[in-house]
Amino acid sequence: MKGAKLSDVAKAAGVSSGTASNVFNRPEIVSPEVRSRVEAAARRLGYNGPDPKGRLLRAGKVNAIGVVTSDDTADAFRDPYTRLVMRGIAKECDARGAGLALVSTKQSESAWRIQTALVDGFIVSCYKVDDAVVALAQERKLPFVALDLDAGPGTSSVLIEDRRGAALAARHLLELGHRRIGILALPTKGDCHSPTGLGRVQASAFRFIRDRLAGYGEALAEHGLTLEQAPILELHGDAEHDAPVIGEFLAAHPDLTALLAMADILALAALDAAHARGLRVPEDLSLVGFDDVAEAAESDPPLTTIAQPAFEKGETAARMIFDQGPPRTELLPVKLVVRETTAAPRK
Amino acid sequence: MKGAKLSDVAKAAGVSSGTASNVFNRPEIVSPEVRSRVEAAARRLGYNGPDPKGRLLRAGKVNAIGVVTSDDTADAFRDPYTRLVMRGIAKECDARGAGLALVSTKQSESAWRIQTALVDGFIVSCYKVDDAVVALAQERKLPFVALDLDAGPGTSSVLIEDRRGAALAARHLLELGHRRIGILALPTKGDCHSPTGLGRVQASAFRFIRDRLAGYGEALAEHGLTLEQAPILELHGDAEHDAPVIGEFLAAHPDLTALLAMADILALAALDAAHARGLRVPEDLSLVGFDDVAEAAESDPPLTTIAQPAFEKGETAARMIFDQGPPRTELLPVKLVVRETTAAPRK
DNA sequence: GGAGGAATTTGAATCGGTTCATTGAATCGG
DNA sequence: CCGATTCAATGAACCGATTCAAATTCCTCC
Repeated sequence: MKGAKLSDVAKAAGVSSGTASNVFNRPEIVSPEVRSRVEAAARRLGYNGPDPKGRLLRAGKVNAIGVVTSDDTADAFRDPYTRLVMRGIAKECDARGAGLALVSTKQSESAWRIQTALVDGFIVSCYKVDDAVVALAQERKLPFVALDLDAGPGTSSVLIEDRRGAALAARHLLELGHRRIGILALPTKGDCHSPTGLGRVQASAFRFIRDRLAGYGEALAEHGLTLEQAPILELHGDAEHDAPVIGEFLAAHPDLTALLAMADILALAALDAAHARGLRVPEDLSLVGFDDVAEAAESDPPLTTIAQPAFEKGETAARMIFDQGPPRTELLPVKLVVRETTAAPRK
Repeated sequence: MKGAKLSDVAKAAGVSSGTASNVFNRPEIVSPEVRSRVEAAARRLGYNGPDPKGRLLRAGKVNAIGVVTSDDTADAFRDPYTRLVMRGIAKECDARGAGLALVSTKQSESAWRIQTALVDGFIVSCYKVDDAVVALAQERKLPFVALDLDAGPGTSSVLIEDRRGAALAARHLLELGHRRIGILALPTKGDCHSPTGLGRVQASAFRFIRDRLAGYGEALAEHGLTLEQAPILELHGDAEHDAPVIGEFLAAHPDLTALLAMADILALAALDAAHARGLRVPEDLSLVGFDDVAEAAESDPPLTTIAQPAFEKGETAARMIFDQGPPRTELLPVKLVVRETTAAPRK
């Protein structure tokens, strides 16, 4: 009771399956008379061209690349940073005529999803993704690129100057005269968010978090300070959830004059929290983000932040998948963008 | 020189291919002794489990649904409305453990892409997508759901009360006392944007545009006005591009006291344009959007708009694909959300 | 009329697994 | 000790196409 297949059409038209296949794939090499006979048969049987499933097996190429993101696929459409990366990937896929498949890593069945995803290559975007997932993806032996995470020798990755960027951010505050600076960290593990401690962040599962923290530390050291002196708070990365927590943090540390955020979403949440507490930014509290997402330029006041080329990151990663060169690591530059959330500390 | 396949592993382990298959798919039914022998062989040959390509053909299910969006895949990560819909779809896919594939309709090869996409079903999101594409997708004979567009009898679709929503928007302005109202329209065709005329919009390729226009007209009629009296402007839907055009439009029609926008992005662009021209909103110009995207609540001032359940729209569409019921049409409700971009007209 | 060559067509092999009806062996109850 | 079950393993059929060497047909031209 299923639909007709190519061989049915061939039989109905009285030709071999090879010829029928040609009618659909290289119509120019089959005689007009035969072609129209086959086409008529196809129409009669309600056959609309070869099933991609069959072709795939033979051809071996899916013509799509898979992006494994956080455990919640919807994040790819919500988180500003991820969206920027995705746009870069999407642009390159469009250019190559390839599809884009999102594969989630929902705990329950991440293994299965990754093992069975129909893709020609994987881009693993680190944020919230852990090593087990990466290993799984690598086992597929498909072209593989890691974002923001060096996945061991022999695999390609695209990184940014996390440490330098963080140092830039901290140095900016220090040069303005700040000495009591707090740090807002992204989730250090898949889960996250318990009574934060410096050690926990330093031991984060994510390289970029460790690097950014180290960058902060580096700049602090230049001014005779240490990370131990900087109160640190680990957050979810979800504005609604985070703002109140930051509020409490500010209440607990009234001496802070500035906050270093490991991501713009955290800085923007901090901006809300500060306003909610009646603090003026930057007069009472300076804020530096990281990423330079679109929203950073449009907040009130606009956010001072470290710009990273997220869009290009996506593009580069996709290109590495398509171009299939030997494994290499690409390091993208960052820069400080001074807007209006930073100023000299209050007296 | 290619990787080992299941039958190689089976041979190496001295078992039948069927047994080898079971080791990977239903390990519990194969004896421990044989299982470990097969696993050892697999490891020795560097075999990491069955290739999904092979499985697919047999199983027939890809376990992913395809979303055909505009010609630019990156739009799915940029446009606020589309993102909301995508999030709804993504959520449902996650819940069902299915993948999500974006298939673009880039002019050059849209046909090929749609015909060969490896998916179990299609959701076609109308905005900027034309009929040819829809027809192509339907030919695949896969579960199919159209968004914002009734694709003929026998196909499922999810719609919203476009006409009623538009009428609500217009009525709101009229009741505030506005009489000189301009209309901002979305692209009426794949291309768009020429010297706009009412007729062109009324003949739009997209049902939801025609309906929204009709809704405006309906409300105008209640107050003794007609669409002919309302200046109309067709836009791209790209803030940067649109704002200046709206500026010129406002300059050309200085008597307008309000603007009805068919989408929030247009209204937000209008907000920028108004500010750029030194017009105060809502004192000098009232604005009503459509969609109620996240940004609408956060603009300055917050946008009065027609809320539509875009997230649920995505969810519903995905659910229809998965649940495979008979074709049906779901109509989702809209409502007026009054914020701060509307007020009585200036005297 | 027939050789030579071009244009078509054929059909079997292949892609990499999964499934299921059978078969063979081991276990169990009486 | 025998027949009835249960448990494992087998291997051929199948999923739906593409490919390519070989066979056939059709022309052209001497």
